[in-house]
Formats: sequence, structure tokens, C-alpha cells
Amino acid sequence: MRVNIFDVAKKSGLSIVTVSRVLNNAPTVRENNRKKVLEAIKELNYSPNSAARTLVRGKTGVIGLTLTALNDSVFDGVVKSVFEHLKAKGYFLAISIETKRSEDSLEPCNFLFQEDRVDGIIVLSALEEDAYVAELERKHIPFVMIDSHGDYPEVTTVNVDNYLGGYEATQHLIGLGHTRIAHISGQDWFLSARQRKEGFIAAMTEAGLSPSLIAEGTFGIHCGYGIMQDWIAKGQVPSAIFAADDVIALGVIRALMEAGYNVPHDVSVIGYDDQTFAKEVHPMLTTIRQPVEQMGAHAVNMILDMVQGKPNEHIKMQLKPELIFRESTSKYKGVVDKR
Amino acid sequence: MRVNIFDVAKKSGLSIVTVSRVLNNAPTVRENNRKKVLEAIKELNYSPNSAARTLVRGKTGVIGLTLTALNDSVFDGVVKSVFEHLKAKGYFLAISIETKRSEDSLEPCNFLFQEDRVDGIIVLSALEEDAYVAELERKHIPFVMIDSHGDYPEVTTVNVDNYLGGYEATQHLIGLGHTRIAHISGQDWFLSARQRKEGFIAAMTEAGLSPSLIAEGTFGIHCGYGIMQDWIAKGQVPSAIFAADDVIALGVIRALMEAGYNVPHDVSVIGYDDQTFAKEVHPMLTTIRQPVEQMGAHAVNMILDMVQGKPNEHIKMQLKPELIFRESTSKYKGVVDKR
DNA sequence: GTGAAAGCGCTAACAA
DNA sequence: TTGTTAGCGCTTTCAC
Repeated sequence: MRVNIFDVAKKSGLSIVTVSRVLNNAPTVRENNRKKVLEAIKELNYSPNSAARTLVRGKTGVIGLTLTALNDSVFDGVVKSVFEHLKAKGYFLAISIETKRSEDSLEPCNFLFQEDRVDGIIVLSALEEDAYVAELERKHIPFVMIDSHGDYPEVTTVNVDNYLGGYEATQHLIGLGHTRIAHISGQDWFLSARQRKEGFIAAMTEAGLSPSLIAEGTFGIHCGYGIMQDWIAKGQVPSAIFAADDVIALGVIRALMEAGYNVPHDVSVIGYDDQTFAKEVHPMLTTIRQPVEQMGAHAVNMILDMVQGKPNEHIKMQLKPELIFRESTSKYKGVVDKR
Repeated sequence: MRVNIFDVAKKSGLSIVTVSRVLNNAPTVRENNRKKVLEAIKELNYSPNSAARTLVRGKTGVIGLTLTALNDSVFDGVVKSVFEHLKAKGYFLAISIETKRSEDSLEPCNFLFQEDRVDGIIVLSALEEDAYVAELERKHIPFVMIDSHGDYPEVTTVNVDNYLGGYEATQHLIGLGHTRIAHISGQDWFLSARQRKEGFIAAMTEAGLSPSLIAEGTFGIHCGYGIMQDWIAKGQVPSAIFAADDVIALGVIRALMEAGYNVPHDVSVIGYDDQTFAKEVHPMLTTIRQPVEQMGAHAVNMILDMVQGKPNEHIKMQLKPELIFRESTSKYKGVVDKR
């Protein structure tokens, strides 16, 4: 059978209480005895049973994270960051991957919420946010949302300033001399998509340009290709395009290349997210990078504060994105015409 | 305070034992009483404390998964599959992201292994496999390895036939009429890299071609770009290239395009893994897809069998990859020369 | 500084 | 069919 605290007590000649004290770094243990216990622990290769601890302490020591996809540089970065910071504080990470629920499913909105296996939850860019918020509040499970789409005054959130990102992406293009600039946005029900678009509009308007070329696309999907093809067919090729994410940008570039346009010579394209592939493709993507490490770090700090009962005035953290200037954008070279 | 089994017992007018029986679907409960209990459970919104269950049952109901990166279509697919299959069996998924250990770290090789929080572990394409295997066997933690690089006779593994993948990729190129075919491999210490290379060599040799153009690259890193540039500089441009993964292929294509070559007109390039971006780039990548869903499904079945004590003769499962023919490869058009 | 005893919430023997 | 009793391994009063 597994070695337990009694075995350690017996071996060290002390009581289980003293062993427990050593385990928990209680100051009231004679140095000599502490050594004995530590030695016994090492010799027996003992480690405390976490279920027993959880039972008596009422805390599990694990934080849940719900997300929809892993294969994304932003999510990947955030998850890694969350994992590392949790690990540093002695917490475990449990993951729940939310797939689209079938319409008529009666299943509660998330697996992780069904049991008491986590002390708190980090919700990363959820699809069905409203349901999550409602359920989590009903169950009184502490939670933090990263990249939330809706607006929940009572909820603690960590977001990146998408307005600023859209604004800076557009300014970058304007600074390069472009005036006919298009934007392909994400789905409108994503707050982030709306904010990037607003940033675009603001920058354009400020520069006295018309922000009229806007198409609504779909994050992460190859919509850029179709939209661009459409614009090409209609003879509406702008000299620069701000795509709401890198995948859209990729599709745009593919359509342009197939139609004989050169990027960035004929058309500049800027993406968003700085996906891993962004610096592998030809041309390398100019894009907006999100501060994934910080996002994870803050989310962890906040959720642990909440779990540990520290006051938390449902903070709204807002982080800044960063422009990464690579090859897919360049100075305006003149009227665009298919060569 | 949280509602517990006593509350349910009181409310339903039965003992906690009967409640427990209902919870565990014991057949020996009068239908009438079962209903009463169920009703009380619902009214009180009760759910059993998992720590208490874990403590008494000696099983946690969670399976750990260790990996090195998420941002990869293959890993992503496997993790999703593992998650879904575990969920279907009522298990939770805990994740540990292995980052490279600092040289002098005394830290045990993996976080998840340190406590008794998991019933078993799925090791996904680990970097320091030997250490893992040793540690896990020493601790008697059941485990299954997916995409293992070394050769461990005693370990249960799920792998994809990389030899076959390399063979088919090469055959595809040969079938297209190519004869001067190069291969950029992954690091040689990856079994998968060696096997893909062997498949390449076998296919070439079988066709009476010389498999002499081989360069050792680095999985997932932009090595393809540099190697291809080198070949171009030396005037050693083959008419087709089999890259050991899609990222390498991307780099190869970028170098070719920058040097004025057309892919696939001048040079055909085939990748490996079918990353998400593979069908977004221009040209869309021809590649080898791994059966990620099956990999996850089998790994889960195996680990749960082991956890539940079913006999398991350290199975070596070998799955088949699939060729995805897209745009980056085409029929041999004649001598390659820069146009 | 240390230990005896109670109890966290549940399941498994054993009786009834 | 149901309930009583005894733990699972640990932490936490509360005496000593």
C-alpha cells in the first residue's frame, strides 16, 4: 500500500501531527525534530495524499481553463503562460475544450463546472459567454475571463485593447502612404472584432480618409480568400488591407497572388495575432501581436486572489498590443493595377 | 456551507448509505426510495464531493497529458480527441506543458508526476522521453506514449507509421514524374524523423533513383528557408522536395519564391502534418495528414484499460497516415531553371 | 513544542 | 432492501 503520514510518524518517532506541521511549514517544530521528519519523508519517498488534503482543506489546488481551440498562437501563448504561473504557485491546470454544443443538448454548459474539482476557472475566449457567466455566478465559482466578447460589469476580465490594435494597424498603413484602405473584420458579435473595426474607422476618419471598404469576415477561417477574390472581380482592389486576423490575411494574400498581384508591391496586407506561421510565409506577415505572456500572468494572479479570498473589485484589465512590421506591408507605390 | 450527503439523507428521510447507493447506481434500492433520493438531490442541487470520493476510492478520475506545445495541428487534434474521449468516460483532463528544463535543475522531470493527482498519464511526443519512462515506471504510474521517439519494448505506445508516410510522400513525387528529389528531414534523434527519411530512401531506391539529396533540418523551425537558399546558391535545385513537416515546407517555398521560382510549376514541395495553415497559403500545401482523432481515441482506451487494471500487453499501436494532394506539387515539367 | 481526538464527505463491510 | 460502523489520509482545535 501507499506510504502515508502514519508511516512517516512511526519512522521518525513523532506523531502525525508533527509530521503534518513539517509538511505545512509550521514554525512551531523543534529544528531537530523537523530534520527527523524530513529524513523519514525522504527515505520513505512519501508525498501527501492530495485527496485527503483537498477534503479537509476544502480547496483542490487546481484551476480550470476552458477554451475552444488550441491551435492558435494566441491561445497557445496564453495557455502556456497560465500553466507556468500556476505551476510556480503550486497549482495544477485542468483543461476543458468547449466544442460547439448540439442545439438540443441539455448538458450543462461546461464539463468543468459540473463538479467541485477546481477552485476557480479561467475562461479563455469562450463562444457561449452568457451561459458561462450565468452558470459560474450561479454556482459561485470564482472566475476570470480572458478576451471576453460581451460586456459584464461584474466580471473580472483581462483583455487586450483591440481598438488600439485596429487603430495602430491602420495608422501603420496610413503612415506608409496608403489612402484606399480596406478592412476585413471578424464576426460582429465578437467584441474584439467590433473594436478592431472601430479602431480602423477612427484612424481613417482622423486622417480624413473614407473608411468605407469594410467586409465582415470570419475569424480563423479562409474567408479572406473569397472576399478578396470578390473585390478583385469587381475591380475594387485597395492599395492596403487590414485583416482582422492572420488567417484572413493569408487568404487575402493567396487570392492576390493567384490573380497576379504582388504583395506588398501592389497591395499591402496587415494581419493580427502574429501566428507562428506569420514569419514563415512569403511574404512574412506584418501583424499585431498580443501580449500573451502578460495575459496569462494577470489572469492567474487575479484568479488566485479570488480563490484565496482577497478583495477583488471585478477588475477590468486592459493590455496593449504591439505592431510587428515585416514584409507584407510597404510604402504606397502608386495606383494599383494588375501587371 | 456546501450541501453534503447528510443533507440529502435528511431531506429524503433515508440514510446516507442509501443515498450513496443511489449515487452509485446500486441495484439494491427500492424504486420508490430511489425516487425520493433523486428528488432530494435535485432540490438541494447536490453533487458529491469528489475529494471525498477520491480519498475513499483511491482513484482520482483524472488523466494527465504532458506535451511540449499546443500550437500545432497534430497536437491540437490529439488533445481534442483525448479530451472528448475522456469526457465521454467521465474522466477529467489535466495538462502539463513541458518546457525545456534548465540544465542544472534538480526538479523532477514533470510536474504532473509529483503528486497523486492523476490515475494515469498520456505522454504526447515528449522531448526527454528516457527520463519520463524511467520516472513513470519507478512511480508505477500507468502511462501511454503517443508519437514516441525512442524504442521502449515495455511501454504501451500509439504511433503513426512514419516510414509509410515518408514512403508515400516520395512515391507521390515519383509518380508525378520527378527524379531529382530532395528530402529535408527532422532532427535525427526523433524516431519519426528517421523513419520518414527511411521511407524516402526506400521509395527512391525502389524506383531506381538516387536518394542522395538529404539535409537534416529541425522540426517546426524555419530551417527550410536557409537550406533551400543554400541549395539555390549552389545551383542544386531539385525538381521536387519532401519536407519532413509543413513548417519546413513553408520555408522552402518562401526561399523558392523569393528566388523567382514558381511552386509547383518549377519545383514541387510536399510537407507533413497538414497544419491548419496548409490550406490557407499560396500555393496550398500537399502534405501527409496524421490520424489525430484515432491517435487520441486509442490512447484513451489504452490508458483507461491500464488504470482499470485490465490486462495490457504493452501494445504497440501503429496507425496509417494519409496523403492530402493540394497545389504545391505537380507533374514534372522539365529541367528546372530560374526564369 | 507536541500529541490526542475530532472530523472533512464519502464508500464498503457487515448486520439487521 | 436498508442502516450501523469503520475507515480513506490529512489538518485543526485544544489540552498538556
